[in-house]
Amino acid sequence: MKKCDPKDFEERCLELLLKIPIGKVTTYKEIAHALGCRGYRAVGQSLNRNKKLISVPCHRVVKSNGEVGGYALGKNEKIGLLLQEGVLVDGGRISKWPLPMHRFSD
DNA sequence: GCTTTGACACTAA
DNA sequence: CTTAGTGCCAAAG
Repeated sequence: MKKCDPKDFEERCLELLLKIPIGKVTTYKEIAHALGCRGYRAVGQSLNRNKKLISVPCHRVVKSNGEVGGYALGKNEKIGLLLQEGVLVDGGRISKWPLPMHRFSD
């Protein structure tokens, strides 16, 4: 089982996020899976380090259980952005279920 | 090169 | 529903 290249890892995460259409969200698990590894945490770590908030829609990444998860600027800000994207969020939780999770088919 | 940290995931009770 | 415990990967110290 080939491990993901450290250099590519961060770039992979950002690139995948760019693929997420507005109004949809993805989970750290899906991203990690798309990268071919289970480093759910490493994904968030890369985003937190990059935090290219405008260059990359990091706010579209949520937890697998439906919580919005965290955000470098604050979860409240993350929720606000999701609402602007059209994703209904309530009490730090995605109002809709199942999540409008975007699949990285390609 | 090992230890700690972190925007997580999953199972059991 | 909540709490506790374990596993996961990469970056930073």
